[in-house]
Amino acid sequence: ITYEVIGNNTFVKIFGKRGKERVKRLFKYDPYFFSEGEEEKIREVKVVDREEISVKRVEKEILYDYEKKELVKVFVSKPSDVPKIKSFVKHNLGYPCYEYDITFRKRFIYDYQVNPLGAIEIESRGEEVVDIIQSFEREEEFNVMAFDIEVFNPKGVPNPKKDEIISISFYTKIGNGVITTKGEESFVIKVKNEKEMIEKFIDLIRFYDVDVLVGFNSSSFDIPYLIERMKRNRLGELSFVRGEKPSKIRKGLSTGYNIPGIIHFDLYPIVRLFGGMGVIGGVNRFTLEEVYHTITRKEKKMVDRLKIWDLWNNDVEELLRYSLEDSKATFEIAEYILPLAKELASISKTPLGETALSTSGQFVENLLMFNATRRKEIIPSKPSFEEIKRREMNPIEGAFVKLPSPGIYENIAVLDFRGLYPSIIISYNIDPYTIIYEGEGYESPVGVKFRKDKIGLIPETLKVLVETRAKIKEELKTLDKYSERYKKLSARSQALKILANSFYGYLGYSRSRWYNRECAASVTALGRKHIKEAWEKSEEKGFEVLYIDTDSLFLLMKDKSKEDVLRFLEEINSELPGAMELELEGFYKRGIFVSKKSNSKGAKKKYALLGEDGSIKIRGFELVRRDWSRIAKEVQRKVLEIILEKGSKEEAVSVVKDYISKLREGRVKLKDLAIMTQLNKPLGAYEVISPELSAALKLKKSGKHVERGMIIEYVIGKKGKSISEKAVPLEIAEDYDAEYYINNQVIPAVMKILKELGVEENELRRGNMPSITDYF
DNA sequence: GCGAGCAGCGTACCT
DNA sequence: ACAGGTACGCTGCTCGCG
Repeated sequence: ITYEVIGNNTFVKIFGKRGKERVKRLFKYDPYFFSEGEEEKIREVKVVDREEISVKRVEKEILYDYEKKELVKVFVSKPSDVPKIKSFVKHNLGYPCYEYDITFRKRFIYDYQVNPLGAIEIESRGEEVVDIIQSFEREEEFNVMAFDIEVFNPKGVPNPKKDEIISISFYTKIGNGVITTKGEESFVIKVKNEKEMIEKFIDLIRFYDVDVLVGFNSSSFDIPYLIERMKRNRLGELSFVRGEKPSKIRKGLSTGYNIPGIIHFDLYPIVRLFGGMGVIGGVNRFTLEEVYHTITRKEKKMVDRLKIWDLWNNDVEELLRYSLEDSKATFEIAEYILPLAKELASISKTPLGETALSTSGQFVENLLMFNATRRKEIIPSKPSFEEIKRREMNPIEGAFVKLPSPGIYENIAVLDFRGLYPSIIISYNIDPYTIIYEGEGYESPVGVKFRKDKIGLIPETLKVLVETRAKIKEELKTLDKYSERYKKLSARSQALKILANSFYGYLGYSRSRWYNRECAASVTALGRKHIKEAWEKSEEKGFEVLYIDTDSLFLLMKDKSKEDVLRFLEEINSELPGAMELELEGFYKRGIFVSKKSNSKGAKKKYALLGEDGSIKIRGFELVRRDWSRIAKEVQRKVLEIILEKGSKEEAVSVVKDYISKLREGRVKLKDLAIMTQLNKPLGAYEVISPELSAALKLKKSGKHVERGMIIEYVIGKKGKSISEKAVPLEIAEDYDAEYYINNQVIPAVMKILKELGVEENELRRGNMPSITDYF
């Protein structure tokens, strides 16, 4: 969906498919915003801005926020007139204005309640739409093509104005290949030159009837490169609808591309988003190879980008094979990501191509705008820069965390509130427009009251998400795990969970339209109240509460049975408000809490539990952090396992000594010593030279491209005084400083645990005498 | 000139 | 570019000591 201005009218342009044919339809639709004030005065507004802009027409409309409002709906000729007319009405007439900052395409989606991923039925005459009849779920599968281009870059960083594309690989369910000018392999589609290559690629997109074209980092590289090369080759526009051009879409920091007729979907940004949310388990770096391995558990070799031109000249077969593998890997990642992305798009009413570039806040916002429109509720405006800063300066008190006592414990029951914040928002009807100052209402500990007589937009939206998910979970239990329906529904369930869990954050998010300090503070205050009450009740029942974080309680069972725990749960649940529920997370045989490094008090957010099935759940320890070396993490894991499973202090000490010896003897691979750290700022913006920054600067000096957001892998080497001086990027590291790894990595990581068993540091440091078997 | 102690920066984790 | 709560390594400063 996009739009076009023709003369004095704006048309929504809908791109779609009829059979295999890509079609477009135009639908005349006037942009508008709302204002309070006198209709007559608003109707006459004119603004001179190069040309004269005037109000097209006005209508009366009733909308609601915390009260009923009679508003003037102000129509204009084109979307860009909205801010200009609004500015005049607001500043010169002094009337409050609403909904002037909603992009035109979204305006259309909300007004017609269109699911942008669905199918719509329209009535049309030729290309012109007369009426939008209805929107419904689209059943057919998308045809997906993954692609990857290789470019000639003897100078390192390729320049799209000069350096030609040397191959384009593609991969679909039913066919794949590499379009290029040399090479004899069976998968090679040979062409004469770059121009033919691109033409062939575009033909193949048509041939395979591609709906979704996926790439990895294609918004930043492949697509703009392709567009520039098409220009150089005088190949016209990258488009699958006659007369249409590709367009840039700006979303926050990233730029994407709309290609008319097909959906361009860049996997890279959404992989980063999902990676951050833990949807893609334990991904450390967001390279194609790493993501592919995390998702499929399959290995994929990486081509050094600097060697592409060398391979092109000397081993073209190898290069083309890699290129095809890149497309195949991209395709497989898409098979994993797209089902979830489609559900997120569909539920939140976000166009799929945009979904790739969206953040969780935008999904929530889109869904709320969609539902607000249906409820005839005024959509709040985006906050000004000053307002954002004010909000950021004034953070909201968050969750409660109980200080644990360090030690090893037996028989632990873990309880948690299912969806704590969503259930609080629903149960207490928390919404900016349900706040009341008198009368009966739900009260929060921060003295805010919410009405009981009418459900708010946010609680209503959330309730639908939560209830739909509950139903889906019921159906999932009855389905075959390998069926298509199961896969679809489990993706939907995951999307519903992601969305529901983002609502509280959105209420307290400084750039949110629905930001409300009272609401956000009420949610966390109620969370603290309920968890503390559960704590008190646990103690009244005779449980010792070891630890609490936000919504979970760790109970020491002592002489109590599992039945006692379950009975206690039933009792506590009978007293909780409707949507809230305390659940059993699990029983654990043994658990360990450690002390902080700085003092002997317990460390929060750091523990390990041994499950009844022998599985170990580890939180917060160095071994779950990417900024610790693999060697330190490996020893820590082994020590934890030995302590939890066997309780053998001697064995643990011996394992540590083995590792220390290995380190001293220089027998550890550099890869196992690498520390990964992300650089979140541009290199020049740092105040102090940290090891990762120092390593990044060395990497840059060696000719590699370094930019913000990159995850740097470095090793502490022998040369230099400070740690920063010693830090060398893994790519060019040659040696390592064994004493650093012993004293700053391995020993601190294991002492954390061994201290609880009374082990002294000196017991470890000597290392084991090398045994005779180590020499063979 | 040196080391100890500490604040602040920065990252990555937990819920 | 959803929130706040938390641990902790490293840098680079101050300060006391001789």
